[in-house]
Amino acid sequence: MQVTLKDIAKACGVSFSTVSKALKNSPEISSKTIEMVSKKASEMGYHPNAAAIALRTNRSYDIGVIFEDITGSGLQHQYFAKIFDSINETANKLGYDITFLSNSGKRNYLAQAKFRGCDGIIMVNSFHKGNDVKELLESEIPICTLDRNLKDRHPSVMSDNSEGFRSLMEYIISRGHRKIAFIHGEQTEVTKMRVSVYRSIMKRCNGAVPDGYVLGATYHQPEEARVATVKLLEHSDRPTCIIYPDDYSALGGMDALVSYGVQPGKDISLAGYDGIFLAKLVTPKLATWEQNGTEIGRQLVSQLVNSIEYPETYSPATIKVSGHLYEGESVVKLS
Amino acid sequence: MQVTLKDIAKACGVSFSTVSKALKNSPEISSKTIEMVSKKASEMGYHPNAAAIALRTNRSYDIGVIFEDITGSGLQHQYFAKIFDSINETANKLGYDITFLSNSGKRNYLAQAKFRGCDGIIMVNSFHKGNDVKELLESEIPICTLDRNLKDRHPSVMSDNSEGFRSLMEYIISRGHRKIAFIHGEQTEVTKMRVSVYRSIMKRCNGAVPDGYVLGATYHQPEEARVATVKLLEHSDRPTCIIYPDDYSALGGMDALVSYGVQPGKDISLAGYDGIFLAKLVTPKLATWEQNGTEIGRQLVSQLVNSIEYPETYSPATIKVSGHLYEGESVVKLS
DNA sequence: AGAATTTACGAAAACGTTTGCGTAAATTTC
DNA sequence: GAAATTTACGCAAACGTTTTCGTAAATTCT
Repeated sequence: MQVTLKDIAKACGVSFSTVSKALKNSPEISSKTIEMVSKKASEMGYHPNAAAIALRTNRSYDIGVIFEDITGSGLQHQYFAKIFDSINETANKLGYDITFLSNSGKRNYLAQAKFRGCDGIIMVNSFHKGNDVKELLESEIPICTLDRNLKDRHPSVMSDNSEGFRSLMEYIISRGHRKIAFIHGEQTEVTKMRVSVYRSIMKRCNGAVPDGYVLGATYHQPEEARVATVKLLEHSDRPTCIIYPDDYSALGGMDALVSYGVQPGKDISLAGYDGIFLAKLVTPKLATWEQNGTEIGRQLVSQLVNSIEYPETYSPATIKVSGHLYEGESVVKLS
Repeated sequence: MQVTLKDIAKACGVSFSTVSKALKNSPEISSKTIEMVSKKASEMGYHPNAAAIALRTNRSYDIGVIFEDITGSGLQHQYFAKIFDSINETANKLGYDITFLSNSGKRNYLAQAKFRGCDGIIMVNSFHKGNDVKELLESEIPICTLDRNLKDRHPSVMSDNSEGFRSLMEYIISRGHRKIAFIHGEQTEVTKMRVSVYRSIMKRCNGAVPDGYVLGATYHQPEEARVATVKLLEHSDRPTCIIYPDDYSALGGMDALVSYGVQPGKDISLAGYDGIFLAKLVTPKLATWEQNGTEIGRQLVSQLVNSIEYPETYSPATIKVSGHLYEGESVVKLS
């Protein structure tokens, strides 16, 4: 059924170990033989057997990917989908496949990774502190994380959260806004950092943060954003601009504004974060910070693969990937 | 490094084949031994080695997934992301992992599937006729397809395209519309079917399809929808309602309408297809046919797994998965 | 109690590779 | 032209399993 080295060997009249070497262009084998073997191999439709290779070499060329799915939205969030697409494409180019790791089945992350013999693991959006994640981080498997810095232990890729958020705020301020409210996502490292950037900039520009201007919601949950938006609309000192945790939330907020009879991009300003596809398709176009998901995915893979393939010389890097401001039309210029 | 059957055997004072059998609760092994071995195994942190199992049994418990990526949007389309999430979850529950197959690397689909030893393949949105796909369909690997019926050869899952589209149109007609234009996607089986449903319903209700009411665009390309929308707005007999190939396109169209000074959901009506998350978040809420991506993913996997695990008794099924109408607010009631 | 059967386990082959080592033949060296 | 070296290849072990078959010991049967 499957064409193996033995079959080729028989057809070529050489030993199967010669075939093996020939197919990897070993210098031990004469070019004449290499040519003959290669030709015969492709004629016969030979494909190497990944399982056999993995068993023998202890290398699976398989990368486990964890998309921590706190909201249940998973890949349905376009930002993550973009990262994933990029991860997959980059990995493929480097000769790796990717396998989704989950802890919902009978095996947890580590068990699944060991079972499959993953050469390494990419952790995206995995801010939680569960035992399964801890276990993984302490294992000997190479890991690369997004937005979670593990310094000397593992490489990581950081999106430019601090700079991005700062730029977004500065843009809003440059448009004349001072009464800026911030609806943030659940408490993560990134969230804390954003809140602190928000507070420091507000202090500088406005003197203080008015009570009730900082509201908590959940990333990618437009419904919560909607509720928070209404609260802000009813605030005694209504803000002129609202910053949302992300674009999906902003779209929810936008809808709430309209329902409330307040016209976004005219009566009130708003901004999102992430730069999803649709930010440019709604009216008004949504001001947002476009994250570079493609580059993030690419870096995640290449850092990981480096640490896999050159374990002795690789030293864990922290790569920062920059996004850029998309102004849209949703932040009104105040005179 | 890795704990193997041998290690457990040594620790238990039995042979490693006994350990193997014990861990699968073989009736050959006494319950006393089974208990001891199981305990020791978990103590020692034993994980089976997928590569070894695959090599020996010729079963990888790995399902290859092909998302034919004609637009380059891939998983970034929420409808597909939802299907993928569901595929992954269902597969995990059944003990399978999934691997993305691509034809962009050095291996084509078939080669990659054989290399990884995929037990089966799920093909989503793969309407094109490339040699790589043909090769695959003719191979002996079990396959399950979405919206591509291969009758006696392979199982397939069909979304209710015909019924869904018909229901959507009937809803529009029930709201009093007769001048309905249709922007369709690129020529696929599904597209052809929709066009023919459109024509037959239009003939019945309107007597005929006005020239220029059927325009071609591309799925998930809002820009093309925008162009087509403008054409329709400039039509001498402007339609009262526009049906788009999908929700993303509809959102593009909606934006074009606004730019043109025509208010969607008031001056003109429109409808999408797929039922993405955001259809409910825009103003006006977009009328659409919500596909049941979760059920589609679930069926794709379970049909495939059935055909893998019971090859002798399984007969290829064609499963139809139904969606439902989401009315939204974008179709005006004409008096 | 002896024969027949069942129970519980071990030995070993096989899956398809990679790779270290051994070795004839070919080539180079003096 | 003999010795030394290089070239080109084959042998065999190993990776971690599953599974068939063989067989002592324990149990059941008469």
